[in-house]
Amino acid sequence: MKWEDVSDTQCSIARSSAVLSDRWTLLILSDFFLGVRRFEMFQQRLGMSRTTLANRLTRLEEHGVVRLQQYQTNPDRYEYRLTAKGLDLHPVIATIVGWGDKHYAGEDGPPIIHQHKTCGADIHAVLACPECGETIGPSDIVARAREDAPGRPSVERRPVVSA
Amino acid sequence: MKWEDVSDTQCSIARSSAVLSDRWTLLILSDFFLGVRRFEMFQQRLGMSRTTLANRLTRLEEHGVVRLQQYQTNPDRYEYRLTAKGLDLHPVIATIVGWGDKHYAGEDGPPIIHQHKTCGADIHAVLACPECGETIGPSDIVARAREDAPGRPSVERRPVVSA
DNA sequence: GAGGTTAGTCCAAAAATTGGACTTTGTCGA
DNA sequence: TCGACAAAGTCCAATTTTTGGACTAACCTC
Repeated sequence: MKWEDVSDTQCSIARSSAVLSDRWTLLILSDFFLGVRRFEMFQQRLGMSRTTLANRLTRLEEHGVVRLQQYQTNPDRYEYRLTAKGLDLHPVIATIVGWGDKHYAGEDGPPIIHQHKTCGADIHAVLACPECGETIGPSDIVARAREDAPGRPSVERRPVVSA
Repeated sequence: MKWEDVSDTQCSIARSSAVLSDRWTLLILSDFFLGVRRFEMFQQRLGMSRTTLANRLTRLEEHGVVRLQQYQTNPDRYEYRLTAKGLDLHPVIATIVGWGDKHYAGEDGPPIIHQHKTCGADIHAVLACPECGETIGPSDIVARAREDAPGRPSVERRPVVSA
């Protein structure tokens, strides 16, 4: 399968991956959530090639994750801002950061600390069911295919957690 | 910056990205959480090249996200299983699927429905603070750098949500 | 008019990905 | 005993992507 075709499937994670899954996009988005908005700042902080950065920002814009907003005239210049759709990615970034904090923090702990504004607790964000409020793990979810994607071999669903 | 060097930083999302951020890894992990364990099954379901699949599985194993487990002898054959560290990625995959469901589901809704086992509700997983139980959005978190990564321009933290 | 700032574009070299054929080890059926 | 089959890869040349650095464009300030 060519990578281009991935985004044509109806699978939610495949379509998301077509936007998010490359070397740099998650890092760019993470910087967005720290308040970064401009090309030069991204480039300096991430150290990535200018070509690829321009391509990624354009792609994020095409997908409606960010939009361009003018911040000066003479000359006209634009910065990138997260859209509502982009802000919806916050849980994704937060859970990835949480995973990294847990498994890759050195002796000194993670370099950035996240605190919950209202209660002050250090956050290691967890998933919760919006209905009953319980926290959710891999075994707490039943995945039910409404229809198998055409041509994709279906999975005989097996326990994910080993005995 | 070469991509290799990204994983050497102490930034949690950078180190996570070094494992997760490429075209296929998130899709592979998603299949793991649906119960897929074997090379041929991944290859058939994802349609990716065998070379890249082998590389990805090896990398996931090197990073301790999956491990090889023998499932037969004569000839010896092994399948891949998520480790505890791999299972910890569940919130990451769940939030990405949730984002895709919200923003890319067609008229018919998402192809796979996720239900909470204990309460039966359809899940659109949300982030919650483990201390106080409140749900968390981008503005509810204070990010505080303990130290700025050496050589990385620091961000003057600006509001992420536009006025 | 020289030098600075910001947001890119352009290019050739290097690295990663692709599709398909091939390998290995051992089954099973005729 | 021979041929076909299965699973989990490896190998290779062609294609695609990424990289680093130089360059451009528009306007400012000194």
